[in-house]
Amino acid sequence: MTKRSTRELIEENADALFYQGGFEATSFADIANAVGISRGNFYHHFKSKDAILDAVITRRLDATRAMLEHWEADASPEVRILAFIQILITNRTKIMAFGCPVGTLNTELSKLDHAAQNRAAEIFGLFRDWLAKQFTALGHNDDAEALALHLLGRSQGVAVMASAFRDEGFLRSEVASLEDWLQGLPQQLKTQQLKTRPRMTECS
Amino acid sequence: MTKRSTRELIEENADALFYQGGFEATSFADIANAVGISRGNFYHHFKSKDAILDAVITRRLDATRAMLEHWEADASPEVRILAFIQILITNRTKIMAFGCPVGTLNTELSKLDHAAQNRAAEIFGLFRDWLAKQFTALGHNDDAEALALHLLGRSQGVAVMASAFRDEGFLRSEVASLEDWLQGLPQQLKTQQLKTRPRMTECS
DNA sequence: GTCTATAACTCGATAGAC
DNA sequence: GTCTATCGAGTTATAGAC
Repeated sequence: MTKRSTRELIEENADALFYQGGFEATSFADIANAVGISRGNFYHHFKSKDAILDAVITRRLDATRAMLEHWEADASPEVRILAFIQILITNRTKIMAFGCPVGTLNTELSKLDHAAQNRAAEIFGLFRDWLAKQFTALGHNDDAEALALHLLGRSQGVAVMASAFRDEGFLRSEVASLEDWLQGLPQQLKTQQLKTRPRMTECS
Repeated sequence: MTKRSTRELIEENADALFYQGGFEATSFADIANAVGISRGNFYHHFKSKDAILDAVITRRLDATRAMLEHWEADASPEVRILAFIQILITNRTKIMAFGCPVGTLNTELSKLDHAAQNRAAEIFGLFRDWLAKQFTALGHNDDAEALALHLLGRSQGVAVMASAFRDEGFLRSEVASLEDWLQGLPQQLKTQQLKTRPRMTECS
């Protein structure tokens, strides 16, 4: 295992703590304690708390880009969109405890009227654009972005309600509902697409 | 207009400030300043910040009960459910700025691991039970609660995304989508002979 | 020179005594 | 209703360790 730098350790722990406890409620002492360094030390790495937030958002943007790029290897747009929906299942335990990391950070920064809220919304923007690309590939030329935003909103609603009620049954039934919705969408260019784009084999 | 007591003024202002700025980020000084009283005077009415939170949640529970009871005067279950959906439009400005007051409070209290989170979730519970009652009146005997939770989740998702992107167009199109969804539901009350299992359909 | 630890400062918060 | 205590937050300064 490669040895992580102190800066990386700070970013990792701050990322997790901001998610689990919120940005405002997480103190320097909390992060320092989690990393195992002294409080004064990380002013050598970050000049302010906002600088740490900025690094955490950058980190999440990068992680999101990497995940979306990884999903591009999936065979069809449907499978790629299903991969997105499935993260609700994969992360269900954390979602029921802390909500969605993207949605809850945006919500908190909105209330704080924080300048970084626009950058945090850009994480949503990555998902929106990527999903819109998939819906376009399914032939939804006119409403690809609307469908992307709709799906994003649906998943956000699932996260909020599942964490409020700690209800895994609701989460799973809503995921099933989303999968039905995707299957029921008119897929206008599917035949044409099968001609022009040969189906790829599954890759690991 | 009746003269409000100091306690009522504190509750009103705390309610608004908790919504706009969040519970954690709102200080006693903020509330005292908004009410126009001294900080020390607080302890005559509320012995701790948690006590104010408790009073605010009680206040919101009462306000929600009153609103739901008021909607009961509407002619049909469909109209009542539409009244619920319409609050997204009515409160759109505040929702785009601060999100949904119920959802954001639950989200924050979840992260803080606050004891009052269960009481806050009870506000959702009021909406869930009331909506389920309306869906039952529409003949959805088996899945009334599932439909209620689905609608609650949809509206929460709208609030999160609309506040993240400050996008009123998205909010309005999702409201239209919700209204279409409601109209497209099998409404067995009008026939009332058959007891087929209704399906959760989705259109956008 | 880079990294880290100790300590002190400032400010605003909750809390409570008078 | 004022006034003060106490605590913890973010931050800075400085000095030691690698």
